[in-house]
Amino acid sequence: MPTPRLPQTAWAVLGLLSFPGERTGYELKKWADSSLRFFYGAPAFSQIYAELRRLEDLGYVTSRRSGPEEPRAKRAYTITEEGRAALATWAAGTHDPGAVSLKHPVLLRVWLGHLAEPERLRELVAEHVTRAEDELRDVRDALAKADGVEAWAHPQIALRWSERRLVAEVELARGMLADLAALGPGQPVEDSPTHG
Amino acid sequence: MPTPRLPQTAWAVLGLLSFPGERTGYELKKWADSSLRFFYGAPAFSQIYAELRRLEDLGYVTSRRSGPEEPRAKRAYTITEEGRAALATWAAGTHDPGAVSLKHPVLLRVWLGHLAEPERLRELVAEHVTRAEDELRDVRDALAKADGVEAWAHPQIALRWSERRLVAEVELARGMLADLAALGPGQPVEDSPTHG
DNA sequence: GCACACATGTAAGCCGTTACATGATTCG
DNA sequence: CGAATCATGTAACGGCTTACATGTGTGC
Repeated sequence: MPTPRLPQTAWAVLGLLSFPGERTGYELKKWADSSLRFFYGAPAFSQIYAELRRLEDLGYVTSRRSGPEEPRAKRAYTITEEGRAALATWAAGTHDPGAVSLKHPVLLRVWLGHLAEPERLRELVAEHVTRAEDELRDVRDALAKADGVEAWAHPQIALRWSERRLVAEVELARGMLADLAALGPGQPVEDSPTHG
Repeated sequence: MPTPRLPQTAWAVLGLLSFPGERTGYELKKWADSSLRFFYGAPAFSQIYAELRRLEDLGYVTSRRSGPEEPRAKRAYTITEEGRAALATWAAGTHDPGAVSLKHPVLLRVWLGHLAEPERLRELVAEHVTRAEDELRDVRDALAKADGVEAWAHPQIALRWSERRLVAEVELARGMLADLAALGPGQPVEDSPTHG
């Protein structure tokens, strides 16, 4: 059977399981929130559970209900040989990986800046800077935790990329703030253009 | 009637119409491909047409079939006063604009680098650099076309942001390439971990 | 005459989110 | 004992893409 076409998110979830150890869906979500999230977004709980079921149907993962020894009824997943092989095939795939998708609501608003109060616009961008700095702290925390673990060499590279990316995001926003300021402090809001 | 909740894409399409002039769905798509695309992605034709219908139902745009004077049966849209007001309300909205969504397939693969040939991985990133440079050329073309048009001050700022962002994207990818190289040229692919 | 750009749509379907429901365990 | 965290799901829905269908006008 050839490797089936799956959404990237499915490979991402399988990828989370490609690192040593078994994990529950819940743990996978936490993990995604502190790694995947920075460069690919983190799927919702419900989707992770759904993907896990699909991956199990495909034979790419197996699950084990916690026995009587463990408290709580949880289900831990492990990648199978087939899963690892399929993932490797996908990763080596000669097809192009698909376009980067960027949806930046702040830019959307700046782009339509002629409709907003200049002051409000600057506020929006400034808030964005704050959020980016928060994320930067998160990514640095994640990086600190991954530090020194040899098995995580590649995740570390991805995190370092994310760190630099967030630094750039902050710089970019600051540059935009300067551009906005350069429009002139008294840049008026475009009024209803009825009869000029 | 309060401003209804609409997907950002709807506001984006309405936003395209907030600049002077009437436009067909087809033209809107072309426009989106050379502006919106760089920071928000460009919706498919079919979605643009769908949004236009929705906006017309809401009374935010009006449409005009080309009369007998014009060739081709096309439909040109114009924003209404209500549309402009709703868009301004949305733009000024005090609610947070929503999270930046970034989905980076190349990073996903780097993150799972332990499954791939190092050589293949570097190739992937190098291709990404090329694509980013192509996009950079596109954004610079768009910038050149927008140059000097006063009505496009804000779109220009968005494009300048996009330009810098793509420059950063290239730098980021180059940095990652260096990180990958630093792993050592002979970094082996993880083999099936059956019996250690 | 044929290909290509213009121009508009329909239909199907997956992806992914939000909201909701449920219950166990731990900690103060 | 109540709140928070752990843990797993279902249901509904919306967004968006892909593939398909159709027809006109332009240029080689």
